[in-house]
Amino acid sequence: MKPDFPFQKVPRDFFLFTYFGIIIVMKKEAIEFKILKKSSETKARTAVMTTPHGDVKTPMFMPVGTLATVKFVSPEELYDIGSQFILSNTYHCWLRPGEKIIEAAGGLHKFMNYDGPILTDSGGFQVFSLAQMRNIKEEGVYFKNHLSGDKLFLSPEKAIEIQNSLGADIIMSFDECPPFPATYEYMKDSVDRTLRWAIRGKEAHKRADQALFGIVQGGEFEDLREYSAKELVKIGFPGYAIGGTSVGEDKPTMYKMIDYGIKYLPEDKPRYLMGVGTVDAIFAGVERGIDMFDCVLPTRIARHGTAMTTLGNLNIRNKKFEEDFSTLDENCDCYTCKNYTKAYLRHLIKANEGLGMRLLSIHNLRFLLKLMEEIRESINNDSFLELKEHYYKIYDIKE
RNA sequence: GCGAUUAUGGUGAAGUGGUUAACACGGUAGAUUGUGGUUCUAUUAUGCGUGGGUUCGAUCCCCACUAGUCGCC
Repeated sequence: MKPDFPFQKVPRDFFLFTYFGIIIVMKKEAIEFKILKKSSETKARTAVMTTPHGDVKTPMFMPVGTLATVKFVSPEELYDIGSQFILSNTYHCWLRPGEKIIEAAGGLHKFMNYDGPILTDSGGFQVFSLAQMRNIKEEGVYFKNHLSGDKLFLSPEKAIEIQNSLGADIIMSFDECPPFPATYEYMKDSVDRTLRWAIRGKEAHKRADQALFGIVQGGEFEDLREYSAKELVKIGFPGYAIGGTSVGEDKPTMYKMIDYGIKYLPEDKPRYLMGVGTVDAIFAGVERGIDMFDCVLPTRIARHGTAMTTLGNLNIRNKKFEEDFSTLDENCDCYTCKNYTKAYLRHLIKANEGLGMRLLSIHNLRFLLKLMEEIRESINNDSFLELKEHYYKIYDIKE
């Protein structure tokens, strides 16, 4: 049973609820993280994360639902394919419909009729990825609305305030996601600023039923990643993300970015690798002790006709599937694979039909979620490396 | 039957007496990482209705034929 929160302002790190009319105050985090098994082969681990909207198993993959929806996929379908967590976005929900509308609806969960745990990204990445004009200052970021061109301002406090209104289970610090490559001098300033923003965000955070995560930055610079991680830990968060990856760097560089920071993060807190969702990077991340992933890739490439399968990626648009009436992936148990043929999916995607995008989105998400199930099982069975080797072979991935 | 007019790839079409025939759609293939349902990249006519002629050289100029469109009887 989810407790109600009678007061807006609750001292952070304290948990308030009423019990037979008496207000009980408890020191408690919004989430708890309990490690179940540590891999004997690697730094991988399995755990259970308790959230206000239920328990989830890690390592996990979180489908992305930027605009309070995983594009084309309903909440019921998300439950069906084994999705545990979804990611939504501060910046996008702020612009439309507006966080106050969502708050008035009873928060994101009620608004979108999704009862599982939700994480909201802070908007820091959108400043990097969407804004043509951005002016990064100590107080925050001035930039243009990518829809209308209006001038906007987002600060650490504002990002937290919006996220408090949205009401996700996990919310993120407002960070700067610097471009790759960036100079050492730029990165040093950026990391420092992001750390100051993390402190300000933590001060501004008002809801004890939401866990605020910090974000490690520092680009590909070892000492900056170390510094960023250590300073964040001093500030203290219930979970830590690794940001600034998948911004154009190559895989070995990405893995270094993880390695440089993760060793300074506490073992007993969840680690979240932001924006990563290729098969190889998921294995590489899990191997290094990552617990959470999110990525737009499976749903985006689905809309453009690429299916992720147990036999590798497959472009359903290809002519060779014109008369192929077999199932997409015979090792998959999803709705799409149980009911539709490649030829039909090809037709739908080529005709730009929404159903095609929907069916491939469901499939790709199921593929990744099932992959995560297999990964958790392999960690528990101490056969993680064997599983990794299996998939690296299929996907023709070199270390 | 007579006159006018047009003929360029799968489609709609630009274009010029002189190396590789514009562009768009479509086709084929690839990309996509804290969302681009509308994106990006590459590739796609050894040939300009058919046959002659003029010319150093013709898809372009000339003639005939064929086919379409419009008009007249």
